[in-house]
Amino acid sequence: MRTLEHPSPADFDLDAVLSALADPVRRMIVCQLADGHQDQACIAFALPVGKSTSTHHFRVLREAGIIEQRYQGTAILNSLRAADLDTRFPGLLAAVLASARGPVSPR
Amino acid sequence: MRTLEHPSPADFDLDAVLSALADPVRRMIVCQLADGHQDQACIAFALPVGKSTSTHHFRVLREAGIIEQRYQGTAILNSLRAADLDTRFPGLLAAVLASARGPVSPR
DNA sequence: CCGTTTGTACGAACACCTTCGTACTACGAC
DNA sequence: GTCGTAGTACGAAGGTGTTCGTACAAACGG
Repeated sequence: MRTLEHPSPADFDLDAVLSALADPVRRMIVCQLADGHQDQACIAFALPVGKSTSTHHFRVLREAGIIEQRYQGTAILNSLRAADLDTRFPGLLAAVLASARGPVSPR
Repeated sequence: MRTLEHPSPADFDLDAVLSALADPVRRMIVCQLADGHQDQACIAFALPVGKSTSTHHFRVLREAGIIEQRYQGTAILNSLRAADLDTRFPGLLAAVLASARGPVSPR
């Protein structure tokens, strides 16, 4: 079985996390994960880039500690490491997610 | 009198703000501003880069809407636009500042 | 075994970002 | 007017990041 490297919360780096979240494609991934796309394969995400570019972005997110990736067959199940992020950078993910939702949509 | 362009909160762009905050030198500036360096000249900040590079970083922060710059003589007074940022991206600046203070330093 | 699906590795192209040095401008003080 | 201070403009160098296409590997199903 193939496994993937994940940093532990103590090794999270603010630079890496902010750089990761600064890219629009990666924010799309994070937003879709937060919108109930938990445990979906990379291919299930709607992204405006090719397959190898997609791989690249998922890896950047994983190496920053923002997502967890688990092999299941030939696919990878992706999930947000919301709790881990919050222990190290409290409120950061929530603020970025809320900001990414659009200007001010009180619904 | 020279004036400098500042975006209004409605024009703030999450991409620009996160990209700006993703750079370590710019986070130093923001942290020093939050640490009571309000209304200080650019030259008063402790930064590990040359003068022209410093100018570049201050401009990036200003154009993202993170700081306000006001001429006073030959100097520029810099201040954090904390309130403006908070209306557009609530909690974002606070979360980044708290995260930048170091892992977990309850003092 | 063979084919399909899912993702990776690799290299190349291209753009952008950070950094610097030098020359310059604007303002204030003398 | 002249000088010093604070910051800008400009160009160049070097690194890094995003993107793609193509070729490849790993797991599953029949």
